[in-house]
Amino acid sequence: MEKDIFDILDDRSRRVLNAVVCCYIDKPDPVGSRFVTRKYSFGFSPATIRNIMSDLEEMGFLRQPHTSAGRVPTDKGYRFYVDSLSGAGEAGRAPEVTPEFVERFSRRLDAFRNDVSAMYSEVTTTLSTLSNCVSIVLPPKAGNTTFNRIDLIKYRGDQIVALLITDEGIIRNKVLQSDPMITQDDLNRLAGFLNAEFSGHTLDEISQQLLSRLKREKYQWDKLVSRAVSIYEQAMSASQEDIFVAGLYDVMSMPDFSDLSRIKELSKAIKEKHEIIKLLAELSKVDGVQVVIGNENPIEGLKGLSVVTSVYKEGERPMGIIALIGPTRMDYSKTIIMVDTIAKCVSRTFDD
Amino acid sequence: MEKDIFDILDDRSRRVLNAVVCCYIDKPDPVGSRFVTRKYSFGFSPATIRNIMSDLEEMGFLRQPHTSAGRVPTDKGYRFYVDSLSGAGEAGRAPEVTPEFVERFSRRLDAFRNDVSAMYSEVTTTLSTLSNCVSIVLPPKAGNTTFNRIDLIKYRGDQIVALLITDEGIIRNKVLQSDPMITQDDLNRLAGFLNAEFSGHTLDEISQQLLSRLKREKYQWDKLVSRAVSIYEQAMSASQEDIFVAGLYDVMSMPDFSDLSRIKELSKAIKEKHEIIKLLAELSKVDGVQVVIGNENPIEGLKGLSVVTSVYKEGERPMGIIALIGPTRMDYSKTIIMVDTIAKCVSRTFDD
DNA sequence: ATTAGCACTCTCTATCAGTGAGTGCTAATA
DNA sequence: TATTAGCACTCACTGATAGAGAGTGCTAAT
Repeated sequence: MEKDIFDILDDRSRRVLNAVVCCYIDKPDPVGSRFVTRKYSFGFSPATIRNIMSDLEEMGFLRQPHTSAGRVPTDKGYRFYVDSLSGAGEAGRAPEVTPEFVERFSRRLDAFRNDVSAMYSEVTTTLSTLSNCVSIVLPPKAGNTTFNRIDLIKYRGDQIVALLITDEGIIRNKVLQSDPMITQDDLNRLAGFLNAEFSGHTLDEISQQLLSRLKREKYQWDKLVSRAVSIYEQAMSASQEDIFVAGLYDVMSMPDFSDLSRIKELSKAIKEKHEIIKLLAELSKVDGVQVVIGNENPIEGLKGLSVVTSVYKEGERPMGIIALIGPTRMDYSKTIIMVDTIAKCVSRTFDD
Repeated sequence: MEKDIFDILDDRSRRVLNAVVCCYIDKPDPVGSRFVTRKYSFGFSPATIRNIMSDLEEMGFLRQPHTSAGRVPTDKGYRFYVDSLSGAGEAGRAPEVTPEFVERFSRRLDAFRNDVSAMYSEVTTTLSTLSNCVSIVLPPKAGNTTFNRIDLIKYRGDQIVALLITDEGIIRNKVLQSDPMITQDDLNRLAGFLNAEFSGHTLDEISQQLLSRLKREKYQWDKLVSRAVSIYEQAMSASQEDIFVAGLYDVMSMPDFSDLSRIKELSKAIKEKHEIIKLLAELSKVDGVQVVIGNENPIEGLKGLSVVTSVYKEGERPMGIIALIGPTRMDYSKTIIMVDTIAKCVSRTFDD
């Protein structure tokens, strides 16, 4: 499929197409043939460029907002541009991402090593400030994290506090209702039991296999086991996935969002975040940087926008995904490098 | 001061002023004399109303966007309207806030009794959906909450998890670096010591008095004490106040925000939340509903907007504050009732 | 195959007149 | 004296019109 596109277009057309996309990304006015010849010295006259652009339009890479206006890239045009970007060395662009910046940012992240939430907030605000896009971090799926230990603490009256710690450092605490007669000693016994049974397993394994096995097996009627299981299930209930979002303010300074309705759509999509979560979860199955352009996007309110993502990992294991959402006209070469770099920084932070 | 205003205006002027404010809140078009006479049967001709409106303008309650347009309330006009609102019984307005709604909402909050954060999120989303304003909850100042107990759990290597529980149910956990040789037994001793010393005191008392006394007094050189103090201080460090915000999307549907620049200003103020936090902290010193109108507002980006707040309490003790931020043209009678009602619901939830 | 030339198209801006809602003022009225 | 009817006036808004400017497609020449 991608090969096809490269075959269809000869070298000259490709260069013109990329030039048009670059110009348009640079300034959101339709790009005319004259302008292209002046900015890039192709050695052709505007008329020739016009013919090429006309062909590109027929093939669906460009379109005219109206007769007698310059051309604007279509989603397909952007797609071609992005694909040819990853081929060529796109270094030189994205001057914000200097080695010094990476160094400084990595050190800043280190400070958050004991507080992942704060780290994700830091990542989103930094990314959105630099890119003028909305940035999102999808934290690791809780189910994929590894049970380290649970502690149960008697609080007041019939309440107990459950503290769940995973190997990834993700910590979850919750107040539970329980039998008022239960003592701290009882709780210690229950926690001890759970720790012995579950330690080293992922939360998904626990909820899908271990729990049901425990319920099934011989000590089904054992009071301790049934109590422990019930408490664990309470502690894990209602764990909705959440995302970290920032940059709605920053994205408003992009000229593409000069009308309120687009901002409104985007805000709505963010507010009803489940669709975005679903999309990002899907994207996080693939390694490396991914770009979803305009209508390739399955979410209604996000059509007309593009998403650039990169997975961050602990060692080899993918943990979550970092995303930038912005206009299809975004500076892909810049955002791609940014998301990629930042994701690597995050991965590195998890690694030491 | 307030008395003055009521003295300056005779009954007729007051009624006209309130009519103009009501009309304008209803529909954001300048209100003409004719329109007022038709909508309200004052028994006067438009000419008379014109004279009255002219006086009101001279006194600064109304202004004209341009000659030959109707009148629009000034901040002072809104102020008068709001003040006279709290006098009269404003029942009948705010049809959203039925007893059934309150009942249903209270029950919903009950479900969140063990998870305050989730409750605050629920409050903000509900409020902003109903009011089309941005809604904010300022949680209780950590310093005012009462130490219940701390638990220290050995995690991996040199890390320990500190779990701090307060009487209000606010729970704080943090991963700390510590001496790798320390054992769980040591940690239990340290926690036991802290619990014995601090239980029942507010976090402010602890940090302002108890800690320094501990450091000063005879067992200054005791290893256990110094270790315990150091761990407590680590656990409490960097506790920045945070707020719960929702409704940026909802507020965009108000016609007052049809231009992007105002939304941008508001987003910016929210993004740089410290000023808002400062304002709300100030407002939360006063009991009951408060209304800050337009330029009365000290925050630059919030001038031109109004803030309606109400404190929520546990028993008699004020905990935090609930706020709505919207255009000065907001429906005050509605938002006031809403904020007031919701704050009472929250207080009630804390009480049982 | 490329290019110069030219007529054409379409947006954008400015200008202008007409409309309508609303005002302020004045003189008449209760 | 307070109220009102009448009237001239103001100003935003709308729609039509014209001119400028940028860009195109097509054709004929190179």
